[in-house]
Amino acid sequence: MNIGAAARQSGVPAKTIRYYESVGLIAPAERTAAGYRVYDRQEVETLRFVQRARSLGFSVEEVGSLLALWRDRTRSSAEVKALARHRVADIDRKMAELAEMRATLSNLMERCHGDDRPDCPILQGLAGRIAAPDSARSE
Amino acid sequence: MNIGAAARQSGVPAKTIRYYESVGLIAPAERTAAGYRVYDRQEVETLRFVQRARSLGFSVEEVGSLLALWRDRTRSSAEVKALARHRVADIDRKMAELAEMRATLSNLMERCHGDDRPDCPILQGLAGRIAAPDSARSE
DNA sequence: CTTGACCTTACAGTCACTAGAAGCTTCAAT
DNA sequence: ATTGAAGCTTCTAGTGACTGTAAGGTCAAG
Repeated sequence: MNIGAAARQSGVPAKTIRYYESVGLIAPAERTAAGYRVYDRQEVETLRFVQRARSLGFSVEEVGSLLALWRDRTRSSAEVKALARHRVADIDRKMAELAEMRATLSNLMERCHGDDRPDCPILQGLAGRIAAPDSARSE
Repeated sequence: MNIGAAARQSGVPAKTIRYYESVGLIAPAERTAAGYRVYDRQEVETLRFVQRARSLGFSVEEVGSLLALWRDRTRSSAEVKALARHRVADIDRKMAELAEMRATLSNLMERCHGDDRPDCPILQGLAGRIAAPDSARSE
């Protein structure tokens, strides 16, 4: 199986597979006499693993660790769980950040007519002339 | 006022100010005879505006549009509100994505002992041997 | 006159790809 | 046998929004 087929079966684009190889996330593939990369089912499995981990937001480096743990039959599940916990903490941080942005924006938007008039509390807010709503301060 | 003072007063790092100038987000600053950039209060104001808009997640390009609208006394508030609406829609998309990642990860984590035993449902899930929880499918 | 803080430019690195160019290989159809 | 298309190869450069580093010029104080 060459790279295109591996890409279709794993859901990882061929370009990305080459990229993963180049940064050492996956082992260099075998080559045909003509230099084409060759993949077997096991490698496609690995690619799928990588794909799922990436889609859960693990960085390429973290996926490297997960792959190592996956292959290590003697590792403790605690190590894996710790990585997952970090990921969840990251997600929570990002969600909180987004929620705050959203609250500020919504607040500004509510006060903006959104018509032909030039008066716009959104711009005034960005310019610092309106205090951003702060959950600590009573509104 | 040179770039360091402008950076302190606006909250935008000196390096970032130069970067904003280089990409055309802000106008090139005046220079002293020695070539040092010089800033006045108006420019620090602009920098603060940029800072606030960026912290709300507007891209540099969007901030460019916002700046233009800010300076245009004849613009309609509808244009500004439309930009803000896009931003909120983006935020909502990202939050939904993060929520999904989090749900999948938490589910996997709950089943993982997190001790010395090698058995780990998280890795099994990434390997595709456990179906990811799907809100459409009954659990 | 030297020290040290501050400024200048230019280039490289980050992250995780993605696009494009130029050129080989393979395979099926003519 | 030849042609054409699809697929493969490597390499370079671009994305977004900075950040780090190097090598050097400027300025005020002691």
